[in-house]
Amino acid sequence: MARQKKYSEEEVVEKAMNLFWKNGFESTSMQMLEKEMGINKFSIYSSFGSKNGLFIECLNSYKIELNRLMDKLRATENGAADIKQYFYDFLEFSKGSDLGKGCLVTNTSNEIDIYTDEKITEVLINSTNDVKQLFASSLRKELEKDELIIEQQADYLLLAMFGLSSASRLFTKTQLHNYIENTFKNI
Amino acid sequence: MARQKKYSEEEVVEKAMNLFWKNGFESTSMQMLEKEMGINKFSIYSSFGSKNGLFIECLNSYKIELNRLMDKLRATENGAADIKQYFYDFLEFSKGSDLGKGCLVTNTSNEIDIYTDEKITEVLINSTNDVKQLFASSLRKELEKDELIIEQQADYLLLAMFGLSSASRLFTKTQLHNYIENTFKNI
DNA sequence: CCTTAAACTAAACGAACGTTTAGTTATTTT
DNA sequence: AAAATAACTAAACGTTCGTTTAGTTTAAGG
Repeated sequence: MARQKKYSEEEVVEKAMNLFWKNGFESTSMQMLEKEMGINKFSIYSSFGSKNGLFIECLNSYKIELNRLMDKLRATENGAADIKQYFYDFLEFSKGSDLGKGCLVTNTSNEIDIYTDEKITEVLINSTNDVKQLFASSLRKELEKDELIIEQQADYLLLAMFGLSSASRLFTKTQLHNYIENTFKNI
Repeated sequence: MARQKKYSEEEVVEKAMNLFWKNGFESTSMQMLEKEMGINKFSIYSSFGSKNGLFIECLNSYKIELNRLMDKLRATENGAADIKQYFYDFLEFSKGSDLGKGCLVTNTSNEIDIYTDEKITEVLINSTNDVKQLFASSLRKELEKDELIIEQQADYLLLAMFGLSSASRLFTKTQLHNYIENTFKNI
């Protein structure tokens, strides 16, 4: 062994993640990443291999943060009301300095031409499935209903969450809250 | 006067529009546009000034097409049921070869860093307002209710439409139809 | 203490981007 | 028919992108 790294990979990934979250994948250049992460291009490449490789680490870092929100929902047993709270929690979680930052997974799904990068696509699909399963199991606790209804309501709320996170980058807090309230009127 | 143009600007704009619609603004290169529009870069620049200038023409061309859908809704007087039909009509309108293409306005809102290009932002905002006003006036015909309720329901449906068009690029027809049905249960 | 190897800096890489320019062709008008 | 002018072709422009490479510094192991 020789020299030790001056930086923590975990720390620089989190910085990169926040930059990707705010600006998107394509609009975030290696130059911006160098500055934000505080390390040289060479160090980025030696630690993560490529911009894609770094981005995948960022997606994983994001999922860990998002999982703290999901754990809160997992811990409760009141069905739809808790999912609604999850929607509000998400808005708080994704708050930017002015408009919201959306969800890194959703933003990426909107940006990336699907199936362009196999590994990234896989993370996105898995993450989406996780959220749907979380909604389904939350609904199951409340409803004791036909699995078909559970499936449909979970899918509905999945798309609503997808829409909300996309919309959070453009619409006002009032509009977003109004959207949540109306979404849960009939659940 | 000297030579006449070999191409119709209207025709090449529509071809460009479809390319932007499918691939997004950034991912559509001048090289791709040359090929798809069947004219040289020079001709594109002499007709439209810049990539942004061409794109704005494409947004206008898109709005003309979208207005045909909106006219159908304008012509009816049955409130929410017709708006629901508009949602289904939109899915048909935005159908791609495999997954949907979404809405050019929504796709652009998701892609562009808001307020980066003033002119583009203006078109996006105006277009969004138009849709909201269309929903509001449709609801007004049915409801005879408090303007506040109209406003809230129109905003709710606006965000639902925004979410649907974003989701249409990623989710299945079944999921999208299920989303529409559940959305209108709340109206 | 000296060798060695990994982490560092900084510069350059080729490719692709949007845009411009120089030079040619074609058609209208005088 | 000649002159004029706009549409055309094709090549090159300067930037920026992600990535790589050459050369230097640092510190651990024998």
